[in-house]
Amino acid sequence: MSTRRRGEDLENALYKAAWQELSESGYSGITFEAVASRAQTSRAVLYRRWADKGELVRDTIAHHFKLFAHNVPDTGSFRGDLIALLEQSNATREHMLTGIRVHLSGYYEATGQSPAELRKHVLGDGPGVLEVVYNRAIDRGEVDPDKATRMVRKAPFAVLRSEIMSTRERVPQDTLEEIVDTLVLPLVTPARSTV
Amino acid sequence: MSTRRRGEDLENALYKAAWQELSESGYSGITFEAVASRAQTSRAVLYRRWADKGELVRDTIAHHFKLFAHNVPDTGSFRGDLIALLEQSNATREHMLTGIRVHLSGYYEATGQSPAELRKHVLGDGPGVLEVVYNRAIDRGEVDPDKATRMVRKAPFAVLRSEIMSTRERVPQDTLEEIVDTLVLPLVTPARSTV
DNA sequence: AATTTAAGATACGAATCTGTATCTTGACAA
DNA sequence: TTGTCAAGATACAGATTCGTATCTTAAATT
Repeated sequence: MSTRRRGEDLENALYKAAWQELSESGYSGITFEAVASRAQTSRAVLYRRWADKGELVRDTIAHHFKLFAHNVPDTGSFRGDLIALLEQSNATREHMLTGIRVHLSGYYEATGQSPAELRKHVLGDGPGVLEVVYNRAIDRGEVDPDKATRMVRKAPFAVLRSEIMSTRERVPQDTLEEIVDTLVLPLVTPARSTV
Repeated sequence: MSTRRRGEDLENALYKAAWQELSESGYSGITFEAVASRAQTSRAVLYRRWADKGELVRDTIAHHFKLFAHNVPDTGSFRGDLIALLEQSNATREHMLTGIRVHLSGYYEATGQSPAELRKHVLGDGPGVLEVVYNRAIDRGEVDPDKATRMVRKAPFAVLRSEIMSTRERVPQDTLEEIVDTLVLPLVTPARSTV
């Protein structure tokens, strides 16, 4: 019947429980008690790994996003690549990092860490997946580099986040395509001309 | 020396304290204890007004946003109107309602209310300020109704929210104008033609 | 098979928050 | 000036969480 979990099995169960609690209650609301109970173990098991809430939360966030590292999509077209990126974001809910940032106000105060430090701890500071996609599209002539401003590049992700945060659900595929087709492509596509 | 606050003075102090606690700790983290302490009064004063956390939070949110009701701007141009709306949003931080929505996950569970119900309680369900602005712009011929889709209309506010949530600061005026000029206007302006 | 390790249960005092009740004393109105 | 009301202080028992310590027993290691 009830086996006794060890090693990675247990670890994953703890992180899963901690992430769920964190999502629901935020930094100020999460408790060792609740995490242990949700993971069907005792607080002692948690205290053997993390000295306090700060450590638990930091590692939980890092673990969660390590599971969902982003890949650079290569579908052959800018449209396809960007939709694929939005899909990844939609599926892995990386955007929730921003959402959860509000949740974490107490964390920064309690630990003295900055949002930038947490981000680095979680994501590293790689080359920027989005940048790769855009550069490739510019090389192919699909995107006008002058039109693809910082603001325009951010926009689809901002809209996706906004969509998710108001519905608290996964965004349907149509909507992702709508974002790309009606918001991004008309703005960045080069004027068809006469080189 | 220390006078004893009454009526509106007291009420405002309570709401201010409650709002600050809510912003920092979210629904799951806020306590009567902390609110009373921050407002330099005793819990009894709070319990005379609100039976539980749900009521306190609901009324606090409603009160906070009642202070910052949006006006329909009328600057003479669509560009001016939209920038003015973004300014209002930026200044009054109404967007934080969406931000705080994450904070409130526990609230919905605890009270059984839906986000829509809370929104109605807070904002009413008026005619939609944004709609008025767009309709006027369409009448003036500044906006192509077919291009101003739901998604396009939402986008600038999504971007503003995103900007605020990552910096946790007021967004500078230039950025608001950049949003309108590079993101919205190119998308909704009618093709200049030959009617 | 014997040994080591750590999971999981249980218990503890301390601290915090809850909801209520009681009391004194400012602030306001008649 | 007097009476009424509620602010604010204080106390209470009950619940929850904290951090730690102790004990057993399952699961790895040897």
